[in-house]
Amino acid sequence: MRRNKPKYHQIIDAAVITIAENGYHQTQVSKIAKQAGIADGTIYLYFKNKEDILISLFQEKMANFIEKIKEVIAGKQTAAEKIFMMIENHFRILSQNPKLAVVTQLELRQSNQELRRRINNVLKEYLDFIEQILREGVESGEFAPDLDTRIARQMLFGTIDEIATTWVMNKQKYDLVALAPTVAKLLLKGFLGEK
Amino acid sequence: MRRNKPKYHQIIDAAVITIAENGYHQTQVSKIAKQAGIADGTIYLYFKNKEDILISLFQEKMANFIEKIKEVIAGKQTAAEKIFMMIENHFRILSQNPKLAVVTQLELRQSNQELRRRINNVLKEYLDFIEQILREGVESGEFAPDLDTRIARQMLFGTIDEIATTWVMNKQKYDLVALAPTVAKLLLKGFLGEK
Amino acid sequence: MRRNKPKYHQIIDAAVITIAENGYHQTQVSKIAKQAGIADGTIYLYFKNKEDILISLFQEKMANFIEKIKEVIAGKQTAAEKIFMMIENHFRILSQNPKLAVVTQLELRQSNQELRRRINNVLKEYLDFIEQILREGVESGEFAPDLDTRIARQMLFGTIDEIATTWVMNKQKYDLVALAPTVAKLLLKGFLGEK
Amino acid sequence: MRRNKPKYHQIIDAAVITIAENGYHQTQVSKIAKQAGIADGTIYLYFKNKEDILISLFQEKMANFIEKIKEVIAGKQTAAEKIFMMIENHFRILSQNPKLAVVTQLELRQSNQELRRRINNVLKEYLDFIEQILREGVESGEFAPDLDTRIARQMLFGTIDEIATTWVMNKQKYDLVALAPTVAKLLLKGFLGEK
DNA sequence: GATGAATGAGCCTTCATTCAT
DNA sequence: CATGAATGAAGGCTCATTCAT
Repeated sequence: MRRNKPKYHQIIDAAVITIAENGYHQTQVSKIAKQAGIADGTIYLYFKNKEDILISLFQEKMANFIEKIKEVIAGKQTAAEKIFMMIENHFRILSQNPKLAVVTQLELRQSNQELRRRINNVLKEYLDFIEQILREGVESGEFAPDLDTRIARQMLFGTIDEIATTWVMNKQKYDLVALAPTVAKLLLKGFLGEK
Repeated sequence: MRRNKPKYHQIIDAAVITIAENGYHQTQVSKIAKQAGIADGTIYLYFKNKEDILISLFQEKMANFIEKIKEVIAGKQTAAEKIFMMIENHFRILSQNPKLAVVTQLELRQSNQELRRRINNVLKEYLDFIEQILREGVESGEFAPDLDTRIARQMLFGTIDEIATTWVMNKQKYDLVALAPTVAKLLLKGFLGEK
Repeated sequence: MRRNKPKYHQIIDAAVITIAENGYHQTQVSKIAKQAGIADGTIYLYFKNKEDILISLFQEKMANFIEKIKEVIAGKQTAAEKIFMMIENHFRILSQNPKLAVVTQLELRQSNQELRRRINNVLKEYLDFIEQILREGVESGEFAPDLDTRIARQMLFGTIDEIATTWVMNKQKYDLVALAPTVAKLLLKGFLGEK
Repeated sequence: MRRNKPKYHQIIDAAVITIAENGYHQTQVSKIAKQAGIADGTIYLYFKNKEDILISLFQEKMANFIEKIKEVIAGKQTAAEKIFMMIENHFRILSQNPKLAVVTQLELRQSNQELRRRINNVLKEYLDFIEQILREGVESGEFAPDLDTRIARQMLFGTIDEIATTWVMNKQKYDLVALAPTVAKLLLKGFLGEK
């Protein structure tokens, strides 16, 4: 498996840097190769084509993303706690990887529909995981018994995605992680607030 | 101003149809011209360049969007009512313009960062309008006094945008407008539900 | 029809010159365009792709070839006369178009199998025409009654093609047309000669 | 000399198979290596470059070709018999090596002009041998005293080459060897036939 | 105002060959 | 002897924009 070779990750990391610095449409394969310190042709020993680099990039990073989130959530009891930890760590990972944040929140979305559809497949695991937490919250009686978990999941993901994107578009000037408690509270209690 | 000429809108409508049917990256200027029944060069009598068509498209449609939303909200008293009407009509307008929905929710997002930044400027008026309603809700005591209206606005827009995008990606198979009450309730009361 | 435009033939003629001077594999589309005095992209207004230029080249020239041969043969009575005129004019046309001769006898044969198969389709009309003359010769009693016209046609074409190719490979140093009587006599009477 | 090593012939035979099965332009050095069961780099221990493989292939097979033809001709007395045996065995060897036939009649001709020129040098020995037989036929009084042996040789080779190529292009569907008597008779007596 | 033929810059991918192991 | 990972040059084609008519 080529994925075990160090050059595989070397190329993906070079792609993240190159896309973050130059933008999606200004990222030629030759630029990625240069950033990785290898020849253009070497890319094709590890990836089928340019699109394959981008999908692999997303898969690798998202797998890592989900793994980390699952880790921190593992010890938590309540659904509310899990949701808070998920949001905070979602924001934290993006904050700790500013270039990756630019790539996933802005640049990769400019890809063509086929690539985006494949990216969405990768994303699906994360969305399913979110919905799973919501369902557990309903079952435990912690959340409203009539909660539409599908819509709630779209609200949750739409919210953190929008907030993360706004943060990236504002040059990551403020502390994203610090917003987590506010966001979590809003999602749980709504605009109306405390009972 | 060229905007008064009939061909101006003829080109914009042709762009919506062409982009919806072919996708953003498969939409060449020549295809728009053909759809509009004019020569390629004629496009440049009404628009500075290709990007100008897309921005104008978004501006025209978004202006119309906001105007309609404001109309239906005009008579409403409470912020909760206004928010519900906003969501419902946001969904309704997209439902009534399936091709425009495809263009704004999917295709236009593939544009380059510069174009998206300019689209966001157009969107800003809508976002400001949303935040205005939220602030009124706080001031009237209807919403939580400590509501962070900026974050709440991002939550609201992120939610309806995510739900609309999911609907489009699912080929608009189900009734989007019917989701409005559920969405509004979720935003107001959160996952926890009734007090 | 684009074929009526002067630029269509301008490009084909530029292709003949470029291929003859540089060889098949050293002929880039940009070189043809330069030779034709037009922009690279203009080529694609008249031809689907590079292969299309080469097939069209062959079709145009071969149609012209067959037409000329048929003209000079029209007035001839005996099959022997027709065959002699065919050979002589085949050689004459090649002699009068030295660059075209290089292209058809040497360069175009380096093309890939698909292109060569399509070239053979064009050639088929010429081969059928040859066989037709042979059949007439048999029917009129001029040729041996048991003549296998299919094999005889392959002998005739194989012979003139080999002689023409040898002439081109020898830099067209000698008079090809002058060989026609010898070749015709050989084909009619064989190695054994006069009866 | 590397030619004595078993791997030398192993590579040549792998080249014949690979080219016959994939076509000239689809035959990469790596494919030949794979077919031979060795590493890419090993090829270069036995051959200077890719072209060298193809020329060596042709040389080896052609030497074998000529040797076999000479053997069967050795015992024949008349030039006519020799020519018949040559044609029949030329066809027989091709029939017995269908893949080699594809390679020599079709694929190798797609090579560039330089390679084809070097292949022609190898072919020259065969052509000289043919012309030698023709000269002997003239000297013995068997053939016409004024026979132009150079042209006659081009006729002979052009004919059998065209017939062999047509047979390969028709997927070797019919019996090539069975055509030998007809071809020989045609070459000796021409279209006019019996005296 | 309207046309549409012409322009030409820009990039992903292949594959023969090398060379460190 | 043998390996196979790495190299890097090279080109067909698209399409936004112009401008002579």
